[in-house]
Amino acid sequence: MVKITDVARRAGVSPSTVSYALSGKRPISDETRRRVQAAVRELGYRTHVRTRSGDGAGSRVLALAVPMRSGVHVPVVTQFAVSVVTAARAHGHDVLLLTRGEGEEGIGRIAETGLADALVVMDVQLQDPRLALLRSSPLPSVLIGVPAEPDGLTCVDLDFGAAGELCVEHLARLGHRTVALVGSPPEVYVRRTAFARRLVRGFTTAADRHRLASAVYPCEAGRDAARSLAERLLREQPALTGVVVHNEPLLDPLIDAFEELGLRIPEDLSLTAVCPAPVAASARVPLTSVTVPAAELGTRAVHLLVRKLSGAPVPGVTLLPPRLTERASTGPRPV
Amino acid sequence: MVKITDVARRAGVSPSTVSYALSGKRPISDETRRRVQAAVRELGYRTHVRTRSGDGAGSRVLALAVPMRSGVHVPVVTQFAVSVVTAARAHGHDVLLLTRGEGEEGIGRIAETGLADALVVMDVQLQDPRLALLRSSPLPSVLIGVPAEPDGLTCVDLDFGAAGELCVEHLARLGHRTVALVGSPPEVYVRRTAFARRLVRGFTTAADRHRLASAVYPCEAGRDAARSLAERLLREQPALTGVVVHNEPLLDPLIDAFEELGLRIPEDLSLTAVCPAPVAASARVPLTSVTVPAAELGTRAVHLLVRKLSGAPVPGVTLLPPRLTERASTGPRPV
DNA sequence: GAGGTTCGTCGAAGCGCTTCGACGGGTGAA
DNA sequence: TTCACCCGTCGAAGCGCTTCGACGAACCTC
Repeated sequence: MVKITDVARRAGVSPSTVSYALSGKRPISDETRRRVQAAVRELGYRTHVRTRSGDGAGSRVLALAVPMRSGVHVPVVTQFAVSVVTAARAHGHDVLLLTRGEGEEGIGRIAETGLADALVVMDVQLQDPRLALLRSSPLPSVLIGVPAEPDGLTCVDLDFGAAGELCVEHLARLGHRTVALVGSPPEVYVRRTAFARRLVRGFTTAADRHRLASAVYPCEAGRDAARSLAERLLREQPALTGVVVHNEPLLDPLIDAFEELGLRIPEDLSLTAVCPAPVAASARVPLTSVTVPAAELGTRAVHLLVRKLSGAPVPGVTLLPPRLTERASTGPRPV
Repeated sequence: MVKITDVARRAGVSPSTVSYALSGKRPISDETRRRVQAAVRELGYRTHVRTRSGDGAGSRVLALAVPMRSGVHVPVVTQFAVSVVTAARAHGHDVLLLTRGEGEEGIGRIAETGLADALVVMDVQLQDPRLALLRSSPLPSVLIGVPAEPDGLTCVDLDFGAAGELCVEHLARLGHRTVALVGSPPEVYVRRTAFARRLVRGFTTAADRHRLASAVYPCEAGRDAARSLAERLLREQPALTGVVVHNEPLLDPLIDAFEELGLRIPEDLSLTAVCPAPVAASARVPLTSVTVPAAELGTRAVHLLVRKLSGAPVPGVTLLPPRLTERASTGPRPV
């Protein structure tokens, strides 16, 4: 291991000078700085973790808490994770992965152990048991998702309420009078997952405002679930012509199920999804959708965290406005 | 932060005694040890990273290198990652995520920086540029995947060669005479990804041994690719009745494509997949498959790494024997 | 019961780095 | 020309922990 004293010797200065030359915390002459940098390069010097979490710099590690609960769609979560890692690397940070069970224990461990110097929290619930810990901990954190009481926290998310409304408005504009929301699996709502709940609220609000008949159907993923849900929808909502789906793995199976039941999309039934753009674009029928900007959310979370680390003020809640992209799955209400 | 001196004061001993009581590196009287442990518990003491990577213990962090290249199937990779994290936690380790681009740079950084004290490497290519680094680095590592020259490395993987053979043998036993392998996207082979290449070799070897007509078709994921591949197969291999698919995201689209072209599965065409069990079981038609035991591989990799860290000898290459599970997608050759 | 072992504990040094306080030598002002 | 000041550098202390060497107190053995 090459240490700071090696660099110092090579550059012909003292270790402290090397430290200052590298951190810029005190003025160093150009000449000296150049020599130090050269020595660093030649020796391949890197500051060792054990010391860099000393007093000044942090450990340059972000922790990412991804609960991986049942009912979360893995590819979407992974997109978030990858974008967080990429953004973190761009800021010179590594990413420590915290998964299931670690919700609370893990956060405590990270905080006290100094392993990471900041935290990104995903899959936030409206009343999240982790919040108390986050509020009281000195560890800066950013949530992807907005809990019921976000005071004192920093959160980023798509404005899922507005997203729900946007879907309904799109359908209303096309003349649909009866709409349904096909949601995430029931356990997601039972856990009071923030974004899922907000979407439902937005959907219902907009439907009421436009005086549409509406209903909400949580649903498991999978072909069988899709088939029986489709049948149930037709039975319980005979006038149904517009459906909003907020359940990525269910999209294709549901399309299949509707078509097997003799409904053409969009001639007989309009479908709007809330999901990442690639998912919508590559579905069996390209889906009109409100994009969940997973990559952008991950990146933003990291940016906010880096700003927090540098002591800059950050907004409490950042909600990205939803954007609806029309594709082939929606059309006017059949006559 | 509660430090060792706090514990020492509380327990009425010196810091060094606390250290020894905790590490067991010197005999400590039961009485003293008990007092120390009580103090630790009451104060919630945890040894700080900055120091625990000192000389004795490692940093208790494993790095996981997941390249996330194009053509890798995200859910499968994620399954590996999650199982690695879970297993690592069970051994008291955290997991640092290294993704794209970091192949080499990242490994170097980890090694020199002391951030992690061991490394799990995924998506191994036959001639992997990272291997030199791994061989020369003092950082213990385990590869998930087996390169062309595994000497001096520790590797775990499914025996993909045997898996390819097993699929062919199953089809041969059912009487099929012409078989095709639908593989991963072309770039995966161009990169000389180890498992993909091995599967092809096993497939071809077994087909030759059984005197079956055989062909290999790399294929992109997606509906359009599936459709045109299906058409091309029927055109180029009119006698085709058995297909092995090694491309998770292509499974459902390919089933659809075949059926749209009027082929029933398994009456007209038998399909065998090589993929994780849940993927095979939840496909549109439950697929006869050789299971890729993602979770087990992740767990094994961590076990091996932990043993390496403790200085125990470990086997060089561990290949798990493939197991074929029959489901609804294979049947006797149509007459 | 004197000399030799353990055993259990402590103090101090050291890990690689940052940072505080100090100091020497220019430079500018008077 | 002198004094003040600031710039650039250095030495030393300190971070929280581990570990080496030492030391007193029991405990044996002949």
